[in-house]
Amino acid sequence: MDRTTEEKIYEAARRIFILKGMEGARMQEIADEAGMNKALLHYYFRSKENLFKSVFKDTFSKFFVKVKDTLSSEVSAKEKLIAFIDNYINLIQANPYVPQFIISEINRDPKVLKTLMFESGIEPQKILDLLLNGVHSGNLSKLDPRHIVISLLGMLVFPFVARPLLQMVYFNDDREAYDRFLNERKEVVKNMILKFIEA
Amino acid sequence: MDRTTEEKIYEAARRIFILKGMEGARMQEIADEAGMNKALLHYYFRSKENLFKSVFKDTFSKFFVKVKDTLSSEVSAKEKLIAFIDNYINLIQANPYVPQFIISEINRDPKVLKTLMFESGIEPQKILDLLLNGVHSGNLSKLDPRHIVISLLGMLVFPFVARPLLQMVYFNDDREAYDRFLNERKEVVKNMILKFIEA
DNA sequence: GTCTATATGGCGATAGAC
DNA sequence: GTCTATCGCCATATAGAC
Repeated sequence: MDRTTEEKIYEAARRIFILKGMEGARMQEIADEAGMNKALLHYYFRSKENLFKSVFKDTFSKFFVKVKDTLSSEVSAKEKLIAFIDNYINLIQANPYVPQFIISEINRDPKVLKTLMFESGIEPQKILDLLLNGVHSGNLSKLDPRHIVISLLGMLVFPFVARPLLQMVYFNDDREAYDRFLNERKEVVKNMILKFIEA
Repeated sequence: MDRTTEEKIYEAARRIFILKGMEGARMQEIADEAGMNKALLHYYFRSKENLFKSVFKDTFSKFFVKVKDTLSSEVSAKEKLIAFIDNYINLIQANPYVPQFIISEINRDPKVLKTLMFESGIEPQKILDLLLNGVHSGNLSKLDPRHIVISLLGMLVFPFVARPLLQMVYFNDDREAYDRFLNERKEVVKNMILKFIEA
């Protein structure tokens, strides 16, 4: 609890921005969440835009770095794929609003994304390589590997970003039932992807 | 070109809201787009909230109705599935910002979604039934059909909502290359789903 | 019905005391 | 560094002339 004021502001801002986005968040709301006065946010971060970019940059980078970390171990391609799916769903479950946050903001202001890609050392091509190198099957050799990765990401991310709709429509708005469904998904997605790759 | 003033406002609002969302859109911007004065928007729709709900309701309903229409023909389950994938991608390509619009708004204000589901005659359970009835394979009989449908939707929707990121990262920000990729996806997704269902 | 002008409120940002 | 008070702007909304 001996966090500095700046850290308290940052963490409060992170929570609010991730929930409501740049346009939906209010500086007053962030100040309340941080338990202090609005003026202090400007003292430490000068502007809302600044504070937001700081949060977005970090959130975006950490999310990708964690994804990459799940891939660096020296195991077979198939094991890597299985580990990736488990870890990715776990990561989203621990940060369920982050995917929607990222997707909203890259659509709202793609420029931020462009500067961010050059500044940070993220190499998404590496993720694709790490994930699929060594997975040589009849299907894969014919197919653009980007289709596999994007299908996989879609299957994993969509149930989280469309949750309010899907939970209401297919689960009678039962939160717990939907949580169970999300846990089942690890095995289901593994099955689908492996079945396709090994066929 | 003999549309009424109300129609002009509605169509302008639709374009702006779908691009920028409820919070990002400005009444002045909508008035400019409609080629008239800001006060008229309030004369016809009373408030921004009202105008937005009108647009969202329609957009949401029409999107679902069109999806359902692709399923009503009397063909085999497998053909239905294939037709669904083709038509769904075509529908999104013709309305590329609609999925992100819907996803953003259901996360911003899930209440609107709830009232909407009761008012409109949308029966999403029917979509699931229509889509998968008659598809009985070893896999499917064991598996919650919701996993299939949500995987399918994720594979189809994700490339559109995450486009700015994916296009930059995997396609050197080449618009045309990404468009070609989206067209290829019809066959790829068909393959993946059928392979899984028939296995 | 359509416009100009204006009211009203909220939000980001700053000034200045302590 | 932290607070209170306030500025200035911009967005929604309304009043009122035509």
